[in-house]
Amino acid sequence: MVVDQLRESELDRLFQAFADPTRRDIVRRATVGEYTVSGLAALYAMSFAAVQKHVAVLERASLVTKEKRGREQIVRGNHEGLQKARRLLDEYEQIWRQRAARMADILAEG
Amino acid sequence: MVVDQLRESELDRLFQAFADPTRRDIVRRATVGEYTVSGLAALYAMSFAAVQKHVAVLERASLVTKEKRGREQIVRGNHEGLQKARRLLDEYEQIWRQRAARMADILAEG
DNA sequence: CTGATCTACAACCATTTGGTTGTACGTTAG
DNA sequence: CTAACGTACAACCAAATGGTTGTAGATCAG
Repeated sequence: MVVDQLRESELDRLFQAFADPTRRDIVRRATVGEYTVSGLAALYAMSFAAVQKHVAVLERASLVTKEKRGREQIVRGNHEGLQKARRLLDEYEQIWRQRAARMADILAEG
Repeated sequence: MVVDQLRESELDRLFQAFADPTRRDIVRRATVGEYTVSGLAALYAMSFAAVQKHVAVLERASLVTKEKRGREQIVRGNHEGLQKARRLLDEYEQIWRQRAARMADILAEG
């Protein structure tokens, strides 16, 4: 069927990005405020490079953006990725509602 | 901090489960109708065992349920997992709205 | 009863993931 | 200018992931 190959891998990256507690925390924080990469790194019990990788994963998933400011890199939440993830889950919710509606129909005519 | 360790790994499993196109497709189909494991397996260009594993991942994430019927196993969509995933993304959306509200406040008093 | 079917699960393999350390390079502070 | 800082990236490693084949136990059909 090959249903929208591009969107599929985009969704893979999105949900993969959400599937890690450190990354979810980074998204939260970077949405509330502004953080440098090392500012974020200071928050977790892992190396700077590990956090840097997490940020890179989030950036590829459009869940954060990075903006260079002098020698620092400012990390901010990016609404775009979140919206896309929510849109998919909304589709699934819609499928559930249609299913419920069909059940109701069957009961009504039965 | 150890914020709700249980829920965290539950969310890991949930989003990890969504991070694969075959699994997303299985959830869709199993929500619309009923499928046996081999009925699902027939739909994809991979082995029965591979599909079986995907179903197991979805089951652990509460995105589908399995019910034994004779020698068959009926796979159905499970609303529970979807709801939990949606609830998390709604939290994140809420954070965005709060952020937007704060921005508006700053502009208003400025 | 016997053979085909459906499922489960183990063992294996290649690739990806999530972490590490080390090196290099631009930028800022003193 | 020089030292410290912030970042990027490569190389490496262990564990997890996504796939395979093969074996075995239930259950159903003829």
